[in-house]
Parts: sequence; C-alpha cells; structure tokens
Amino acid sequence: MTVTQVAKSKPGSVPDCSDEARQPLPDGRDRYTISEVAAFTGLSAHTLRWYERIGLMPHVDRSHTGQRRFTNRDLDWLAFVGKLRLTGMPVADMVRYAELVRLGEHTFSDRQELLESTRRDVLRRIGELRDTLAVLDHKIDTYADARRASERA
Amino acid sequence: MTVTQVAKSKPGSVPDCSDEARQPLPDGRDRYTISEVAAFTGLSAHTLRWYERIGLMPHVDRSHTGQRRFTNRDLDWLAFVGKLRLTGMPVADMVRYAELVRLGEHTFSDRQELLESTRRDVLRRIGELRDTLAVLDHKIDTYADARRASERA
DNA sequence: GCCTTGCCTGGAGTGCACTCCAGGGTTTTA
DNA sequence: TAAAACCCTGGAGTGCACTCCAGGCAAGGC
Repeated sequence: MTVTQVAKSKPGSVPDCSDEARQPLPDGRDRYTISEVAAFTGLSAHTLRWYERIGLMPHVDRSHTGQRRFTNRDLDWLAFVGKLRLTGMPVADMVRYAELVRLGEHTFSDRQELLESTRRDVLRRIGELRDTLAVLDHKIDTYADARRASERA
Repeated sequence: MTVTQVAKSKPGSVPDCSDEARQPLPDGRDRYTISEVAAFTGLSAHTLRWYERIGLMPHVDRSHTGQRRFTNRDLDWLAFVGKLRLTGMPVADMVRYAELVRLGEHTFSDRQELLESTRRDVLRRIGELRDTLAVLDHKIDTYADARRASERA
C-alpha cells in the first residue's frame, strides 16, 4: 500500500496535531494497517506501537499473521488521546485514564473527576495564553511604532 | 537572608509558572541575589544559571566577589521569557530572540516577525484548547448522565 | 523464485529542558 | 570567630516522549 511515513512535527515544541497532510479515512472499512493509521492520525508507526506497549491503547486486534489491524473504535480513541495530549497532560496520566476505562463502568466517577481536573487545567492555560497574547500585542505594537518613526525620519 | 529554595513545579507537565508561593519584589532595590530571583520568578537557581549559560539572559552583573546581582531589567526580561515559555516556544527560539535584542535596533523587523509568528501560534493553540474543552465537556456530561441514571435505578 | 515493501519485537538511542553534584569560596547570623 | 547558609563553576545525570535499530517474518509484483 505504501503510505508515506508520517511527517514528523518538529520535536521540540508542544505537540502539534494540526499537521498538513492528514489523510482522510479509507471509507467504510473497519480494519486499518498501522501505516494507514499513522497517515490518518499524524502519529508515527513507532509511536502507535509504543502507545500500545505502555498501555495507552486497548490491545489492538491482529491479522492471522500477527500484524496490527486497527478499528474505527481505535481511531476514535486515538483522536481523544490527541485531544488530551493537546492539553499537555503527561502520558502517564493518560495511561491512568486508559486503565480506568479498562476496569469498566464502576470507574465512571474517577474518570469524571480526572476529566474535570483536566478541564480546569485547560481553562487555566487558555487564560495564560490570553495574557501572553496581550503582552505579545503590546511588544509588537512597540516595534511597529519604532519602525514607523524611523521611516518618517 | 535565606529565601527557601524554589517550589519546583512538577517536572512532567507543561511549564506552569503559576506557582503558589511567588514572593513579592523586595521593594525599591535594584540588585537581587540569585535566590531572591528564584523565589520571585518561580525558576530554580540552577535554571537561572543555565539560562545565562545558553545565552537566554543578557550577561548578568556581578558583585566584586563574582556573585550574580540581578537588576529590575533582568526581572522584566525573565517575566517576558516566562510568557514566551507559556506559548510552548522552544528555548532555542527564545535564545534566538535574545540574540536579536543584543544585536540592537536594526533587528526590530526580525523581532517583530518572530513575535507575530508566535502570536499566530498562540491563537492556534487557544483554538485547539477550546476544541478540546468542548470534547471534555461532552465526555464529562456523558459520565454525569450515566451516574445519574444508575443512581435512579 | 526473488525482490521490494511492509510489518513484527525488544531494546537502545535522541533531544529537550532542566536538575544535581563535587569541590570550593563568601556572607550572614549567633 | 565559628557555624550555617549561600553562591560559584564545569560537567554529569534525569525524566519525558518519542525515535530508531537489528534481525527477522510475510505478502504482492514480475
């Protein structure tokens, strides 16, 4: 099939997840190879295997020869994990959430709490970013003013 | 003087910068020891030295015996760096900005560009976080509904 | 049949942003 | 004037989240 291996988002900065070349879902099916999922999610195949190893994925189905076959449910889960990743939640905490899901319905309240605390973090971070935006705008204005002044001179 | 060494923000997650015990500025002075600055900024003394080593700080003034003496200007700079850090900007890029500042006024347009691109990143991240918030709210509602239903049963 | 491409595993390596250590000098407090 | 607390440097160590490697199996095209 040959789907070109994922465009790596520059490794330094905060996880990106808005990569250009996100492939559309190969329609109607429910069994995807690892490279298809990589192309769709923007994660590398390495990362997908690693997610499974550390327990961040429910164990993925295999073909009769042992190759991974991801389902639409897996893709939904990965999309949600992507959102959590955007919040800056550490992978260990996501694994904890995944464990709660595995444990079944009696962990609903724990999961709810975890998500609510995440929600609070997100609100705080949005606030911080807004403050930062104000500072940036102020500094940008300063530079723009200075340049206008020097052009007039 | 003995200012207790900085409360380290949990190392895993995204930089925090909203630590509880931020000390107020020791008023009116213009020469602060490294531990005073650490208490004030929430950065560790190690990190402050490291910032200087990698060129993220203009070279800091010294006492006659070689100990660092930070000024109010340094504190302003650190506050700004803190904002940039919140955007998720890699340290290497901040160093680049610091270099531009060192190079003088003819780098105004470069600096402005750099800040504008950062500004765009911040806007994008705010958008992502808002999307994430919607997903979280939806999931939290799901759990809350499920729990209400099971209580009624 | 053979070549290319894709996938598998366990484990080692990488890059970033700190964080700590050893071994020593300095300043403040009692 | 001691003890305690603080600060210095260069370099090594840490934790996180990947990222890559070696060595090998499997499937499709020619």
